[in-house]
Amino acid sequence: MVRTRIAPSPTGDPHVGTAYIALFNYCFARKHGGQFILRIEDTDQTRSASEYEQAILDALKWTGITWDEGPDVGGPCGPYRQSERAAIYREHAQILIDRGQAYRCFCTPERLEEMRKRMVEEKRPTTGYDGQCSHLSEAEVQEKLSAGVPYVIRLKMPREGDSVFTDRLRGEIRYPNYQMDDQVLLKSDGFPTYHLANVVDDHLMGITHVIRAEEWIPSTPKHVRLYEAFGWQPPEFIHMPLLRNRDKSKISKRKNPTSILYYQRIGIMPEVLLNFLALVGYSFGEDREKFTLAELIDNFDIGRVSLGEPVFDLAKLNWLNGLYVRAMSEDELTDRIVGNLYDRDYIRRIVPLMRERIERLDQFASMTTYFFSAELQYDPAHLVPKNTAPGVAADLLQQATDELDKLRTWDVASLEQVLRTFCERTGTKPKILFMPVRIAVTGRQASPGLFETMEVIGKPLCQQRLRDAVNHLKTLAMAQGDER
RNA sequence: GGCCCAUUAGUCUAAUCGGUUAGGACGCCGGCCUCUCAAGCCGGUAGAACGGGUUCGAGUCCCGUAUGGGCCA
Repeated sequence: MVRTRIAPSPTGDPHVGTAYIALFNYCFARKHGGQFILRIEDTDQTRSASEYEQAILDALKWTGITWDEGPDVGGPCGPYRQSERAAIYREHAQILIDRGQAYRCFCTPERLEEMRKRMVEEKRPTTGYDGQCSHLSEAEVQEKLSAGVPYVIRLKMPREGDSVFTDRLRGEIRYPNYQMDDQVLLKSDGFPTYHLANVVDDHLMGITHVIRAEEWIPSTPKHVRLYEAFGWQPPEFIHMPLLRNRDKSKISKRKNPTSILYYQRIGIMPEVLLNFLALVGYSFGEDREKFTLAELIDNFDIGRVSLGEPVFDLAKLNWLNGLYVRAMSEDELTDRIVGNLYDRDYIRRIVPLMRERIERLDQFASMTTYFFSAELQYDPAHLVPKNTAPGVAADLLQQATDELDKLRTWDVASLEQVLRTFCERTGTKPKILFMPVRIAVTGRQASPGLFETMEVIGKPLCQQRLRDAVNHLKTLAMAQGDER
């Protein structure tokens, strides 16, 4: 029985990369009559949040991908949330110690730091852990344990030879062992690292094929070693190419809209998003570009994944969406538009901002266009404050955008705090910053309160508009030969 | 910096067994249609990173270099 999984971390907005990997796992499982599991990897307690978990589940459901087991639907291998499996990981770490495959390491952070420094000075090829605690005698270990010295648990890695594993798409991948150190499996707070949790869960959940992004290739030998240490059969590994920004770097929200919520908001339809993701890095064959999820599953062959560095091309996504729009009945299109645009809850949030600014109801339509359409039309020159060079304005807006990127809660109070603090820190007069931000976000010089407006428009769309504005400013600066 | 992965037009990709005029799509340009704009239809633009080898024959196999990317520090 084929079993695949997706294991997102709830540390941010639902990501297109998650949908991309989920799609391939889902299709592979369905094609082979298997099952697809959703597991939440929330061992990073400081960065995980339950709102994000819910948002990821909702976004994946929206695309049309379904799972057979998961935190919301349950299943025989639960719990499906790693934070609820802490005892399982501790047990398994203990099993490895008992088997002589792992050991307790009592080294202090200070010693590790010193060790690393020394290795760098000596120009050693690797600067990983030196394995000191693996030589501790049983008596020494007991002594430190009873003294209550904090410890981590490390996996014993081989020092010689090569580690080899086979990737279904890439063939044999070989890593020399001398450069791998003894990985931490269990942290001093008793929480597992990614490696341990991932391997233990995949095994206990009966995962047969691990389809994940290529960024995991370097840690795969460690995972294989872990399976061996437990005496388990490793799954088959299939590493997908990473989605890219236009400049070919790994897709990131700083350079490209990555939130599924963004695509939802701008009216990309769920079946189109899936169709598009399948078009990137995969070919349906027969020169077909448009196909349904059911057709994709039927046709699916993991061997047709191409290993290039696929750029996420928004122009082609828009074209594909248009293709679907035109193929749809007028009634269905009407429903889609109403559902997407005239969402009562959304309009209800705009109303408090507009009530004092309109007299007749019809004015609402013309005054709120930027809440509804993704693209804004304005003269980029308006982005430049009086007595300011475009280059300076670009710099300023870029920095403010970076600050906003870090924001986890996108509400009036947080927005105001971030932007005002930024002004104080950089000695910028608020109006020098706020007007360009307003133009960037609304395309207009007059709007309701900036922070209220930004909150309603939402983070992904604001970010994209700010990025566009920075680009406009850079273009202006270049045109004026003003690089600064 | 070390290791690993990758490399067909600006972008996504095809040709999976070595033989094709290197195919399709987005974008861009032009034409037709048309009250405009889209859409549609027709046409055009543009590609094997480089260098060696193996072979009668290499986009395809091997080696090296370069470039891009990822991971670790």
